[in-house]
Parts: sequence; C-alpha cells; structure tokens
Amino acid sequence: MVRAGLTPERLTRAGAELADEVGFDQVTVSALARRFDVKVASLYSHLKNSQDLRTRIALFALEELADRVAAALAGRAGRDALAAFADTYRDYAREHPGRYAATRLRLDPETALASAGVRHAQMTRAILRGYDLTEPAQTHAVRMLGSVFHGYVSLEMAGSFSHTPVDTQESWAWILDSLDALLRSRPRPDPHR
Amino acid sequence: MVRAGLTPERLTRAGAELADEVGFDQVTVSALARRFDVKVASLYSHLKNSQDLRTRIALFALEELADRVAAALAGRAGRDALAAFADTYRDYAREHPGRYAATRLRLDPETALASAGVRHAQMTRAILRGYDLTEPAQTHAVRMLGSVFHGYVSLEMAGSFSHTPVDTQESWAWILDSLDALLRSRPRPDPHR
DNA sequence: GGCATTCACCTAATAGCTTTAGGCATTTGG
DNA sequence: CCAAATGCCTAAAGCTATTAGGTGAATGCC
Repeated sequence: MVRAGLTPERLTRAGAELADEVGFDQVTVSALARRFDVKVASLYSHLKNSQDLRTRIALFALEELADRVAAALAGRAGRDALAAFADTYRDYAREHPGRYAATRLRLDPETALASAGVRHAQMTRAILRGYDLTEPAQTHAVRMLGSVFHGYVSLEMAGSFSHTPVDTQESWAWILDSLDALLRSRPRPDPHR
Repeated sequence: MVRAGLTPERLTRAGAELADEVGFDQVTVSALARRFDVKVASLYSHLKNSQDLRTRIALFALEELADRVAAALAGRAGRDALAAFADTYRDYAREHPGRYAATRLRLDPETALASAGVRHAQMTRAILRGYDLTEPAQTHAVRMLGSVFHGYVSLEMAGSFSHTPVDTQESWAWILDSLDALLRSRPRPDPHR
C-alpha cells in the first residue's frame, strides 16, 4: 500500500487549488479525497471535519493575501500605497477566486484574532498614515476602504458590472483617485448626525 | 389526505424566512419540506430543483428590496436620497440577513436581466441625477456606490467591524458624508491612467 | 350525478457527501 | 527486531438531492 503522504498542509493547499477551480463552496472532503486518489475517510485523520477544511483554506488564503499586500506596500505611501493595496486585493481575487471567497468565510472570534486578518487591518491603517487622519476618522476611513475594495471586487467577480460597457479598469482608477482625493481633502470633522 | 397547499410562491416566501433564520446557504429542499410537514419529493412538483429554489428566493428578495428602496427614494434628492438608499440597503440586510445574502446569488445573464436587479441599477443612477455627473463618471460613481454599500453591509454582517470599539452607525454616517462631499465636489475629470 | 382527468402529495429507489468505528499494514524507534 | 504509532482502508449510518411511478382528492364535462 503506497502512502499518499497526506498532511493538513498539503490538504489545505490542494483545497485552495480546488476552490479556485470549482468555487469555494464546492470544496468538499470527497472531492479532495478524489484528488489525492484516496478514500474519503482517510482525510479525517488530518482534518477534524469539513468545516475545519474550509477554515484552514480561509486562514491559508488570508496569510497568502496578507503577504502579497505587505510586499506591495513596502516603500510606498499616499496614493501609491492606496493603489498598491487595492490592486493587490483585486488581482488576488481575479487570480484566485476560490481563495478570495475563502477569505470571506466567517471565522469564530478567537480564530479570527489569531488569523492574518489582524495584519490586514494593520496594513489598512498603515496606508492611512500618509493621510493625517485622527481618530475616530481613521477608523471610519479604514472601514470605508475595506468596504469599497471588498465590495468592488466582489461585485466585479459576480459580474454585476458587466452589463455596462464602461471598462472596469477605468472605474477602478477613478475610484482610487476619488478615495485619494477624499482622504487628502482634510482631517474631516465628525458627521453632524 | 389534507393538502398542504404548496405553490412556488408560498415555497419561495417560506424559503426566504428560512434563509433569515438559518442562513441562505442552509436553505435546503429538505428543510423546506419539513417546514410544510410534507415529504421532500412533493416539492419537486413546484420547484425544478434546489437551485431553482435558491434563484426564486434571490429574485423575491431583489424585488422586495427594490420596492423598499423605491419607496425610500420617493421625493428625495442629493444627500437625502443617498442616505435613504444606503440606509434602506443596510436596514434590509440587518432585518433579513438571509434574503440579503440571497440577493448576492449569481444569476445567469438572462435571469439577471429579467430581475429587479435592473431596477436597482436604475435607482442608483437616479440618485446621481442630483450630482451632475457626466458619463463615464456616472458609471464609475454607480460602481463606487454599489461597492461601498454592498461592501460595508457585507463586512458589518460578517462581524469584521466588531473588533474596533468605534460605533458602526457613526462610521456609516461619516462614509455617507464623505461620498456626498465627493460627488458634490465637481464633475470630475477622467483619471490620468 | 357520474365519470374522466388533473392535481397534489406519497412511497420507493438511486446516488453523493459527511462522519464515526474499527482493522490491517507500514513505518519508526527503542 | 519487535512494539507502538501512524496512515490508509472497509463498513456503516445519516442526511440531502432527485427521479419514477402510484393513489386519492378535486375539478370539469356530459
């Protein structure tokens, strides 16, 4: 009996690839077993269960994306940093749709705290360092940036923009310009609401 | 044999309620049958299959949300309209998380064209009428607004904002103010990229 | 009113995914 | 070199999806 050499790590990686090929929600323990040419039950020595697999893929993708963002951000500030951050996100989603979808998996609080999600938040804040915002505006801005980037990528992936002939690359650039202008405009006062 | 009185409409509505209770991806033909105290196979006279059920729920939710947005938008313009639109979206997601998730279901192009998604796009454009943008900026702005609103709602629902003590209502208002200011700032030139 | 048809729901059966229990063979380490 | 640990397997139960074919109730036509 030739051993397949299964490990949680290899399974996670293969799961990520599978996610990119068939979609994150089609990632199944069975499909993964097939891919290793191994019986389904064998995977349960390495994975707690199906949810565990999905969580591992999510954590893996969060790490990978955080690494890319960190690399892209190195040595940049201001609009440059903003664009680098945003483009990295978008490119990752296009290149690895399944993994990107995985990063949206809802993690339980402790897992989330131990995940690279924390780095993502830190890096988003780091971008704003170039814009001179004070709390709580900085937090508002972090949330806005996260919303725009995630929202755009997610709508673009879902094909929501394909009904209008305007180039999505152009819209992306326009949006980045807008955000940059907005953030540069001033340390804005609190809303009057 | 007492008939349960199943119809596609009742099933869809019950499916939407089920989605709000257990999450859209937990909506299953079996669970729905249980809810009507009927055997699973019976539903297949009214639904093509599981995907059909999900699609119907998505279309239902899109209609419902579009109706609410239309009502909220009536007689408003400018920042008022912007806030009405955004708040309706956000409130709907909070009130009906499962249905909101359903609106994100990827529809095939023809179904999408026949759906209330079209009204959503039209209404987003209508908001911008108060801001004097010309094409292609208007399309860029439509995409940005869609991204921010969807992104914010989706991140907020996922709990991504709950790690920071800043009130999400405050961030929401700040973001609306920012978008309003941005759109009012001018018919912006095309990006230089 | 009686009969045929349609309709609404049912039973039965197949197939796939998930998960647990228990078994045998291979590897490892004292 | 033998014992324990490890890696993968078979078996089995439970749930979901889906199809085929049956039965009784409601409907419509003469």
